[in-house]
Amino acid sequence: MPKTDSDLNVSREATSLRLLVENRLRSAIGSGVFKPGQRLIERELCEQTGVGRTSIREALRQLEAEGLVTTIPHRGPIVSTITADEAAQLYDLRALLEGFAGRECARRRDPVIIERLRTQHERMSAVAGNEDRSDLLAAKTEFYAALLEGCGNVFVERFLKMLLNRVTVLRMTSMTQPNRIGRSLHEIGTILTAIENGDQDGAEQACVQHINNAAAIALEALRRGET
Amino acid sequence: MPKTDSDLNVSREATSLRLLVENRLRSAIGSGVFKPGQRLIERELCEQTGVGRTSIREALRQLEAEGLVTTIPHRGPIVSTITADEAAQLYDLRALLEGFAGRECARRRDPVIIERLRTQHERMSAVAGNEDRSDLLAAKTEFYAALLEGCGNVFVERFLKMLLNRVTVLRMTSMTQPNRIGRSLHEIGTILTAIENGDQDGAEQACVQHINNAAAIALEALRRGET
DNA sequence: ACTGACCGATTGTCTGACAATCTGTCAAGC
DNA sequence: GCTTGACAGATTGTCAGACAATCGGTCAGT
Repeated sequence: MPKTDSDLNVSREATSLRLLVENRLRSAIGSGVFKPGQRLIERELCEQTGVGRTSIREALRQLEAEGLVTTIPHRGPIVSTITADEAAQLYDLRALLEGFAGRECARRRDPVIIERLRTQHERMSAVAGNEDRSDLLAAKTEFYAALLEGCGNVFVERFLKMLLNRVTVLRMTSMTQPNRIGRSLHEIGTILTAIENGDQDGAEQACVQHINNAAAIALEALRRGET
Repeated sequence: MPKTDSDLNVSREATSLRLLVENRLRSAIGSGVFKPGQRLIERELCEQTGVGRTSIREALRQLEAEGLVTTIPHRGPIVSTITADEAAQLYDLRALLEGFAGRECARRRDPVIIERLRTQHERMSAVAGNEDRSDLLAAKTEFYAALLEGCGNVFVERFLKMLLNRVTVLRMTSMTQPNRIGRSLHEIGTILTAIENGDQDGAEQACVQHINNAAAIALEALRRGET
């Protein structure tokens, strides 16, 4: 959504190889191509990506710092696993941060952000019935992205992005996609309305509530599947 | 503080070079040996540390992920600078997280943690009058470490550690060490008491208040020094 | 004063190499 | 049969050397 079309962003395709690899791996992990606990062997990654070990290793360091992979000394990196306990902690923190983000969005009431939130909410409603969930997921992701940016705190934004990556992996371990769509959509509508109205407490609570509901289901599934 | 002496920790000196370098650099930045904005040239670091470029680069990637250094493409890493605006955001988030930690400590009331908090508080009182501030700083650091561990949330712990590293750098840019010691000590006492009493709201508020006070002074100094 | 070509510095990346370390196996010993 | 110890294979951790790409500044030319 370029504000004006004097948008001369050349989008810098020429990012470093390291970053490309990093993003590739991140999405591979996020989409479940690499499953939690799976070993990631450097040489294999080299072959699969066609880049040297240097770039692979540096990308892995980055992912390690984000917590997406865990490196076992002299054994190599594996896709991070997460215990039910840690997952609960993850959701606790996410609720805290997202509540903060919601509150700040409501306080700032940036019209650009609100417009983006509204657009994505409508988009979600439109595709909610589709068999294929990918559109819904994409819209939801965009909604969150707008929420994070809207909070105006780069640290919150960065941390929440990390947490979201981890949550995505979690979803992979326990394919939690029950028919919660309707209620989820409604909750997001509540968030949106509160932000539009500048209702800070309401926005915060709605965000927290939304995460807590999601957490309850995810954790339930996780415990059932693992323990 | 080994609980029992059946503590068979062999303390694993044999960490990887990369980690050693990483910690070295982190503390060099934290202690102001490397100043914000300063370039960190790989070859120089190689000479200074005596390790190869591989290890240096991987360590830098880690620090970059933590936000301590910023890499400019084809120019190399510099010690991250921070604007007054970002500093305010940093403190906002820190207040949020530390408030959470305080609340959780008060809720859990882990006797081991409380003991550690108490010890450090007393230690702080004892050395508060010293000319040399390093003891005081060390005790304060330990107090925070106990608080973070006590909250029982690994994610909060990790994120707060990152933020604290950044704050330390901030202190370097603006040597903010006014005679706030007395009040600071009192605030920490308030936190401790609330936690001991299991007063969750009180602990949270005390933590938030403490950070906000620190933030006000730091930001004041920062704005005066930069703008 | 502006333009543009040139040059040194530095990163980004690859290759090949080697020691250190982990894991699993398999035979020897109780 | 079960434990112990030794051995081999796999993989990482680290280094050195190399080279193209790119950035920043200089300096001559207009």
